[in-house]
Amino acid sequence: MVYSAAQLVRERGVTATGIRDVVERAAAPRGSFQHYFPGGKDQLVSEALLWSGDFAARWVAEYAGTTPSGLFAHLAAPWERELAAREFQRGCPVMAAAADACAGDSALTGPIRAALDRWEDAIVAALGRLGVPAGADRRLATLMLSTLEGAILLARVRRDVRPLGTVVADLGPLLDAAVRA
Amino acid sequence: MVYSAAQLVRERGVTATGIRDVVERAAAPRGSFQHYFPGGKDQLVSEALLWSGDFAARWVAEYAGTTPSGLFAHLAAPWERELAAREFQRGCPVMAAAADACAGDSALTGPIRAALDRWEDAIVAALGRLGVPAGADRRLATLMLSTLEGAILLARVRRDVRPLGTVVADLGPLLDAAVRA
DNA sequence: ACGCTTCTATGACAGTCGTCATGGACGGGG
DNA sequence: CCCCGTCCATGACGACTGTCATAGAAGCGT
Repeated sequence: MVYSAAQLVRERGVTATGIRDVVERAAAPRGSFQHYFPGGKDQLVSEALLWSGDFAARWVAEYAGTTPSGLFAHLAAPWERELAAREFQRGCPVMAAAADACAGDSALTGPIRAALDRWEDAIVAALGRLGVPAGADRRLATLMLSTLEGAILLARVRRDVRPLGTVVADLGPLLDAAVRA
Repeated sequence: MVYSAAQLVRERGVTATGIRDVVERAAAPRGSFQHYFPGGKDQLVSEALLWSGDFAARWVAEYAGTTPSGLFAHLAAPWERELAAREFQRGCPVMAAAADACAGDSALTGPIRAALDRWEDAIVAALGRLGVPAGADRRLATLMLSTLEGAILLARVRRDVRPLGTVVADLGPLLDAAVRA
């Protein structure tokens, strides 16, 4: 159910996804939603966000290569695949949630930040393993994350995966240069 | 009125901004909306998007420096300023619209893409003026745009402008290297 | 004074939203 | 057997949404 919620948020954003859509997509009884999520919609999308963050972190940890540029390519690969396969219907859940539930002090701001942090922490850890010195690892992680998110956005708007390939190719040398620096 | 619509979209996203909110924010009579925008909400946010794209393109053209890294810093500067000044309430309208109106074949997909294209075309033109050879200019523009958009996202989620400073500093050398290459 | 166009005001409409309340099914311990 | 906690089902509520229809105000050339 949180999975269905995550997918719908990725497609349409938080506000545009209704509870009724989620339970229907999950083939779950509507009465169950209120039983398992007494916190209502906020709780549901919060869990979906955190789940997404963990998923992304796990994917980062799975990288078995030896270079930062390879890690970046590893991060971009599933997006390239899925955007093309699903015809650019789904974007990044963190971006979707941030776009329409980040202003003010919504109940979602915490989970959004937490999901992003888990993702970035995983990247920082991976960069450390690859030989990026402490201090540079965090900077490099925000650079990678920024560029990746932006490339996802461009690819989705253009309905063309090339932005992802472009940033992976052009950013690679810069990322690898941080290892020996 | 399209200005007010743009600001509200930047804050809350497309779906979450109601017509009534926009007209109230613009201090305009509600009856006027339907007179000037017979196309309804889609027309209003479309015009807001195109206006935003033109605004961004104009800002790009205003750059008077001589290096790509300087151009990138010039692009990031207003975001750094405004995010901090407005307490991270407003993000990028293109991102907001893409996040919840980009799936399927909404009436907004065209304007979203058009706004982004105007922005990118302006960057490509500016890079050409700075001595970036044709062929590399487009790649560099998507890299700059991706990284900028992503950094805006990170800054907003974190409520901290440092991601913008980080990417400007770290991406600078790579951008300038394209001039003599 | 009149008619006409342009603009404004306001109420109503059908629809959807998130949430809640009530009531029925199921199943294991007293 | 019965009771009771967990789970499912469904209808209703109030508060929205975007859109439309009708009616009034203001300006203006004739």
